[in-house]
Amino acid sequence: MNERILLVEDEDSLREAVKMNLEMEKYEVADAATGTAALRYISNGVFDLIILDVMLPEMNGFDICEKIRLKDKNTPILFLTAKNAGKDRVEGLKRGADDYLVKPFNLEELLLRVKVLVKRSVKNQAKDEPLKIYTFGKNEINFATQKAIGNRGKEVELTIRETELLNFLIIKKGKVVSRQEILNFVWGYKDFPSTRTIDNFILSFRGYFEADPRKPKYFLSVHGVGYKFSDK
Amino acid sequence: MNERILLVEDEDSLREAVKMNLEMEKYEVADAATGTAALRYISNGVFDLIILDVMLPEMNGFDICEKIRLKDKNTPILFLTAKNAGKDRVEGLKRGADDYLVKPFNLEELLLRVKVLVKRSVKNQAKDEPLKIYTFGKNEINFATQKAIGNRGKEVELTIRETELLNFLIIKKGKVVSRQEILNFVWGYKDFPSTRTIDNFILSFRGYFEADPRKPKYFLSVHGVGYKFSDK
DNA sequence: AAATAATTGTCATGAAATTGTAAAAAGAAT
DNA sequence: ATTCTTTTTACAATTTCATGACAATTATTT
Repeated sequence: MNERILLVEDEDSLREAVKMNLEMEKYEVADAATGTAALRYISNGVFDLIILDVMLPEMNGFDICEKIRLKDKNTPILFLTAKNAGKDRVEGLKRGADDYLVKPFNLEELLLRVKVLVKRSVKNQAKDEPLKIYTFGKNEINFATQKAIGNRGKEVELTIRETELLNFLIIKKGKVVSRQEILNFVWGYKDFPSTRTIDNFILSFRGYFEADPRKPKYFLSVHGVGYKFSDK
Repeated sequence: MNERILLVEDEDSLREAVKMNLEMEKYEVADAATGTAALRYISNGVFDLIILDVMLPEMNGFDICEKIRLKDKNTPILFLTAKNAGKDRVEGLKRGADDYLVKPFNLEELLLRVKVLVKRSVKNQAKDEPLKIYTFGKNEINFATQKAIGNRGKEVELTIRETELLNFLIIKKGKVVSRQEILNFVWGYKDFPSTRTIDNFILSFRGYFEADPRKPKYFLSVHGVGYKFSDK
């Protein structure tokens, strides 16, 4: 599985050039042009490295850095700055950056530093741990025992299919997943059941976990596509 | 059960030769000569690999790739291109391809890459890749969650058609697209609606994203032709 | 400039497609 | 055989978006 990098740079041509180069090195790259977009990414996903331009519209890189560090002490941050040196560097490191590169920079150099920093990433080491207990709202799912605690603390014994489907939806949380994707992953390669089967499982989940099954909060339908599991 | 490959190539002799070879390797091969046929396959079947010629009549391979990726981030896509290198490769990878082969290619080489890519396919399904968020002005579109943030920070849940149309306009940003093109791409092989339908969607978009819907800045009409999405 | 034609903006409406739901049938497991 | 799980089926409820009418705008002709 590839390492993930978040690239925050407002200048389009530079951003795209860097992104392209990182992708050719087989990193998965998400890019943002503004600080707010960057923060949204960060609150939704996990990265192995964040590359951050100091000079951004709206919000400067230092402030973003600080905000990131409030939530996440680990992901390495690499600063890009146009200024010559000294002051920015100190400021950056003080605010929680890990490394620092002066624009205009040499691409080779960037790639080298990226490599070093990504390796350092803590998450990189602890990433693949299987999820055992997952909680959302007042609900709890224990994948090890296949038991769940749902509405009003009620215990539910989950079946295999239920567990697998829940697992998939949770992995994909926040994202829309099509019925095709669901069938393909949960049912694997044997001949699929009709997609209506999926709806019935969702029906069960809503019964277990939704305070008001008619107005679901976690197990959302996306008309014409499939479903979306939401955490909050 | 054998792995399934979708082969999209307009040149008959090449398509049949490749198909034959893949079948000798025990793959199940579906083949299509046009983009629309390919999309029809994709919308009701699951593949372990899609081999896509860049140069196709009607709709080019890049656009098809993008359309696939809107719904399915996992199935590996292998590009075939006649051009020498560089630009196409970059373009392809940017649009979501996984690998790339220059025509004329060696069959051994093709089979080798196919093998690698197919293996990657099944296991990676649950990969939780970073979200792709597109921003313009103060607006944000998240294709993975089918949510957008528009005027005054208001959240909008997008429907599939809205998502698909936005995707297309954004792919073609800065360029004028005719209604016919839009119908072709977004509505695909189905029987087309009247072009008035498109206007309705544009109307919605302006409502979501334009500060002053009467004086659009992003979703521009081009009288006598169609529409143009502009970034800035 | 005015009149006319063509295109686009806008909105209410309903048909068609999708999803919710529950009960029955089919398949597995004990 | 009995119980539990999964799938199918049928019908109700809901959502989407395609359509058509008319207004507003833009282009073309007189």
